[in-house]
Amino acid sequence: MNPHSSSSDHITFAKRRNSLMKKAKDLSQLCDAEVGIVIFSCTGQLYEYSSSSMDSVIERYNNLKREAQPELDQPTFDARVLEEEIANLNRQLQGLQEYHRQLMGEDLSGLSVKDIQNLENQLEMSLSTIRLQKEQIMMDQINELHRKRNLIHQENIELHEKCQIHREGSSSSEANRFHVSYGIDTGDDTDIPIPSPSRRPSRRNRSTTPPVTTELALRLSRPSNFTTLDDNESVLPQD
Amino acid sequence: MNPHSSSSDHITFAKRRNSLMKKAKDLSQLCDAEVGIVIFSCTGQLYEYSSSSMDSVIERYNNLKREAQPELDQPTFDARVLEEEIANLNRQLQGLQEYHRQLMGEDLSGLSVKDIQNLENQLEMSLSTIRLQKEQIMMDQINELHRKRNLIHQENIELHEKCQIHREGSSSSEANRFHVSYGIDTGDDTDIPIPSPSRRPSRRNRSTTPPVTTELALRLSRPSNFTTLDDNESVLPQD
DNA sequence: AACTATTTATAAGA
DNA sequence: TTCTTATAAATAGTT
Repeated sequence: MNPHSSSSDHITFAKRRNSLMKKAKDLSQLCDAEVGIVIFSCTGQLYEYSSSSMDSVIERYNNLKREAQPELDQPTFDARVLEEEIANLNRQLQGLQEYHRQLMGEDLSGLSVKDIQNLENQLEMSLSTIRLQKEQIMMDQINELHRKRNLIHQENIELHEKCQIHREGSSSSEANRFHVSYGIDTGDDTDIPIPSPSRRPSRRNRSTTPPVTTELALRLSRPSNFTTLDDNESVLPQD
Repeated sequence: MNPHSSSSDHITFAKRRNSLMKKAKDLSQLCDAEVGIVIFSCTGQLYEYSSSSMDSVIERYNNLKREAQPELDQPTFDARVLEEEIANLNRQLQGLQEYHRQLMGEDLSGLSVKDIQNLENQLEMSLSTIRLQKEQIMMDQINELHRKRNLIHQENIELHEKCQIHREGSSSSEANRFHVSYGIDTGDDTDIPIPSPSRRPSRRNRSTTPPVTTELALRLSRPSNFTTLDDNESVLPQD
């Protein structure tokens, strides 16, 4: 609270400061004026007085000064930069949206046959790319499922043999139950080939696979009594 | 220059104002303080005093106030609004660009089979829409060309008849030459029908076809002998 | 503006 | 710090 080397200096400062503010208050009241005073002491301490609020005084001051100098900084430099950026982004966005609409076949009025042909070619290329990738993913899933099925089938066989050995000394019903349940799941038994789509790889699911039927097929294909495998991403209907 | 009703009021204001500024000057000089005073008279007239410059005082004041209240108006309200708009546009743009990339089959890594299937369906629909519109345009052009050809052919016939009339009095070779030249152009002669495929009679009026047609309609409506169209990407299994 | 009677501000000391 | 006080300055009314 005593930032000065000499306390008398500080006292002087405080006295003069107070009287200055008192006089400012008098002025604003007696003469109906709006007054703002800002004082920074030599130590950087802020003292202020305002007959209304300092913000209103400063804003009023800035408004007057601004309309005195008509040009410049009306919409701050920053704001102008930002506005330009916005305009740029809008241009990009509109261009992309228009192209997108054209790709969707929605707004072809301004295009020549050649342009439309280009769009068509682009779409065909995209379609074939996407179909290839989709197939790849599905094939991976199929292979993975077959791998798992073979593993389990192997396990089943081993269990079956074990139970046959045990059967001599006990009931055989348990082992049979096991075998039957897995047998239902796999459909056929020993040989389980990985399917190699030979004839029309790209047509298998194409025509009638709306998303809904996919889920249906998924649910149907999931073995309900088998908890260690999760087939959430499986797509293939097991026929 | 005398805005007050009473001049004594104005004089009082002036005296007090001057002494206020004098005291402010004293304060700043004696106590090494930075002082700024802004006074608006009741008539709106601005008077100011600053030991340095009013801008520096106001800026110093704002800096202090700002770091006292950490949040708010750091980047002016306008600027914040603009920045938010920019962020929004960027989000939109990125989203659209990503979707676009996916439509082009470029960035499918994060997608499920179901998503990819949706993309494929979207592309197929776009493709069929675009093909329909392209066909329509080409058909229109063909029809227009046929119309013109018929017109010219009609003209040709009339010229031919005229020349036959004239032939009695003069050589007929010129008229024949005319006729032959047009005959080569049209290929066949008198009857030049506008091609109306018998199997799809509504074809001419399909300019108002809804953008999305069913796959069945697409297959039925697509002319098989239309060499610029290829059916490799046909949506339906053909067997 | 300038003058003046009165009030207020100021600096130094208690 | 606050109070006192002598002195300087400011103020309102007047010319």
